[in-house]
Parts: sequence; C-alpha cells; structure tokens
Amino acid sequence: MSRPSSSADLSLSAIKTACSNCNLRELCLPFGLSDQEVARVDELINVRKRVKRTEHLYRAGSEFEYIYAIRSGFFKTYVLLEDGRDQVTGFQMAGELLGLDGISTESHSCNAVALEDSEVCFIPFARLEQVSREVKTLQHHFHQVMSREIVRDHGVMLLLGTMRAEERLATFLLNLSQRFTARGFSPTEFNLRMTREEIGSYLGLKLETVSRALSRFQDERLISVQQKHIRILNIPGLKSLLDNRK
Amino acid sequence: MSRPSSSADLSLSAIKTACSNCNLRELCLPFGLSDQEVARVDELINVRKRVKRTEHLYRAGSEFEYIYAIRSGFFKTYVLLEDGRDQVTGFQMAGELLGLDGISTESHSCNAVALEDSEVCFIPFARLEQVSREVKTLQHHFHQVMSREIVRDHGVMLLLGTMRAEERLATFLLNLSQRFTARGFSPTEFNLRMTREEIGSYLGLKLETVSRALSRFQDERLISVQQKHIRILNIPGLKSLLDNRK
DNA sequence: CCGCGCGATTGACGTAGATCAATTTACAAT
DNA sequence: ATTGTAAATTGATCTACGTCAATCGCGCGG
Repeated sequence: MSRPSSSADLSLSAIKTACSNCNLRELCLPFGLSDQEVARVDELINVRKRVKRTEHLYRAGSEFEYIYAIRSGFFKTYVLLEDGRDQVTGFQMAGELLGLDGISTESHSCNAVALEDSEVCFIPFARLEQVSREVKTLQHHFHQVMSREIVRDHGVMLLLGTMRAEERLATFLLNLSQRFTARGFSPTEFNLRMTREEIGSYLGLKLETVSRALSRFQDERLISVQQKHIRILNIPGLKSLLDNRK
Repeated sequence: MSRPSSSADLSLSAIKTACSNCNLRELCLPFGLSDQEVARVDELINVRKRVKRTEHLYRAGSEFEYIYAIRSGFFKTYVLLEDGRDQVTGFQMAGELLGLDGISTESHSCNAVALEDSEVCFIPFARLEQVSREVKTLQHHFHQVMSREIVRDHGVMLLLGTMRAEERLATFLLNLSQRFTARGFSPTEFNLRMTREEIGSYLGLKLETVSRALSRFQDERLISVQQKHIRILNIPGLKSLLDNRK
C-alpha cells in the first residue's frame, strides 16, 4: 500500500499498534520517555505490518518516507556494487530501527530484507521530526539512536580493517549473545538466522572461512555448532581471542 | 578551557565567528537555510579555535559537549583497540562536522586529531538541539548530516569487506578528488595530508601495500605521485578499476 | 651546508584466507 | 519414504597482501 514500489507487497492486514503496551519499549524508540511522552510516540505509529522471510522492507533507490521499528523478527541490510558484489552492513533484531540511511537523500541507500517472518512498525519520518520538535526527550533519544549507529559502524570498520578471521567471528558471536541477552533470551544458546555466506559478507570473509572458523571453535570447545544452532560453551575463552592479539 | 581534559590545550584566542559570512555555509551545518535561520545558527556558535597539527580535538572517553565544524584544516578520526591496533575511521575537511559519535553515550567513542593547523567552530550540542526544535529546516538538515555519515560508513564497510587493494586506493583518491572539487580546489592535483600508514589504516591495508599500489598507478600513468603531492592524470582510468571487477 | 630522522620505496619471502572442488546434511515438496 | 535443492563442511591448492629488511630521499634544525 504505502509504497507500491519494487519491493514485494509487504502485507495483508495492518495491525493496530501501541508503544504503550509493547514490551520492547525499553529497547526501542520510546526508551527513557515518560508515559505521556510515549503516548505522543504512539500517535505517530499508525501502521504495523508483517514482512515474510525473504521479503524486502525497502530497497536501495526507493523513496524514503518511514523509519521502521522491528516489533519481532530479524533483518539484514546490505549494499550492492554494480558488479554484483555485496556487503551486509548489519543484522537487526526486535527493538532496533531500520531506514536511517534514507534520511540523507530522501531515498534509501541500502536494502533491508527479512531473514525470518517479522513484524515492523512504520514511523512516518516527517511526523517523527514534528513530534521530536515538541518532545525534547524524544528528540534527544532519536539523536542518540542515530549516533549509536555511527559508533556501531565504526566498530565494524575496526573489525574489517584490523581483525583476523577468528577474531571477527568471535566478536560477531559475542555481539549476538549480548543482544539476545538484552532481549531476555539465553546468552549462550541461540539460532542463527543467517547463512554462513551472509555472516561472511558481514565480516568480510568467504563462507568457507566462516565455516572453518566455527569448526575450529568447536574443536577448541569454545562453542558447539549444529547447523544454525549455536551454543556458546566458553564466553571468556571467546573473549580472550580478542584481547591477547599482537 | 571548556575541557581541561587529556587533550592538548587547544588554543589561545577564541575567534569571533559567524556562519553568515562564512564561505563554507553551503557545505556546513547552515546548508539550505534562509538568512534568518542562519542567524539562529550564528547565535549558537560562539567559539572558534585553532587546533595545531598533531593536537587532538577530542579523545575517546572524553565528555561530549560539542559538535565541531571544521572551518579550515584537516582532521582524522580513529578508534583504538586495547592491544594498540587502530583504525582510521575517517578524514575530515573544511565544512564537515566532527563529534557526532559522542551523542550516543555523552562521551566520545573515537579520537579526532588535526593533520594540519586547523580552525574549528564549537557548537554546544544542547543548544543545537534547542534551536533545531525551533528551526525545522535546521533540524532536518542536521538529521541529513547524521544520516549521510551512516551512509558514508556503509560505503567504507563495502570497501573494506569486498574490495582489493587497488580498488580501495582508487576509491579513496576519487573520493578526495571529489571533495576537493566541492571546495573549489583542483579535482586533479592536491597534497595528501596523511601518511601512507594513515591511508593504509583507513583502507585496511599496510603502508607498503599503499605505497606499491600508488607506484603501480604511476607506472600505468593513472596518477603521478611525488611524496604527498598527487596529480590525477586519468580519472576515467581510475574509475574503470572499480566497475570492471569480477 | 651538513647530518639526522621520519616517511616512502622497493625487494624477497611467508601466510591467512580465497578459490576450486567434492561430499555431506538438512529440509521442503511430492 | 523419496527426491530435489540449498546450505554446510572439509580438503587441496593458489594468491594477494603482509612481513621483514634494506635503502632512499626529503625536510628540518643546528
């Protein structure tokens, strides 16, 4: 509906939403807001939609109109080079925002695709700006979210520029663990939503290298891997792969 | 004064500033604002300071209070790993903003150091937020600036994750060329402000690799290099290094 | 003008990860 | 259950870039 673009037709039934009774409140846009202020955010989120696995939420070049908040599910964002090479720029889970890349040129610069069936809140950006002119805490928090994305990107640049394969993968696993923890899931046991190839694309490695590194971690009893199921057996051990180097 | 921190004492005389008569207006924060609106921005920039070569503007961990606009000069930002490895996350020139990383945690997450004697406008962030609650165009433009940084970072991730040494360097040179052009300088002739090692750190390469690639470009008559002086002889040739791959 | 030192260049060699290829495994459709 | 397909694992080899090392050369201070 809202964007009859090249992206797959996202959904079906728009779901009535409310941040007020969303259990992701503390991870998402309304973080740190008073009840009254959350009510202001509520009024600007009027649509929630389902996005099925493999469907795109937006594509590079498509018009920017919304910021998206992941209600449930899992996404990846990626950029493409003309020759077909691509780079996964991030994996996003519940409570995280998508689409910030679109603000700069009014059109998206990357692609966002669901890695599992998901639900997404559509936040009309013009209205978000309007409300954040009125609600100081919302304004500040939104700036923090954007800044956090910049800081995260710098971390990825550090990873891509200086780390070896095993360090990259350990960093990746520890990051997932920490984010699952923040969402109330086990820090040590989870299912990967992405393929080895997608992990590799994110980490600047080939899928074979990812697979070999996972196997080596398993040999060293740091983790156990069975396809997409990961169990972290030795968090300090994984961490020690990072700080000892050089 | 403002931050009696670990950073070198930046300066000397604060200089009276005014965006209104700054020739970088169109590249900097006031871009796209009416005269009246620029006047509002003027009132929040009360300090301009000199930062000498090798001096830090801020360091990771230092308190965040200002966004900085480069009036003149050249900076690099970098992040550090405990073991001493570092990654240059960007090179910034006149009209560009520094310090956006600090918003997320109220303290800076990277380091910013001048690569040549520079002048910097200090923009108290709390006041910037205040004024941008009142000036819609300023608010929107600031969001665009932050978003542009995210998009830029994604481009660097693509470079670090998928490109080969010569492609990275060609991309780097073309990017510098384009930014110098936007500032009224020659697209084809400029002095590098950074060492081979700093270029390498930014591009995820060792300094020897940077040096060799530059020499190869010179052999192929794409550029001429003499120490820090670069002359680009064949822009299409450099570009063609990028799109043909694979 | 001279010498010192950092930055840059260039060469020889080593290696982490890419590439190519062959199975194996999981899961979805029938 | 059976077959088809995509994902994952593992091995053998190749290579782009890193590492180590020897100059070179420019700019700066005395």
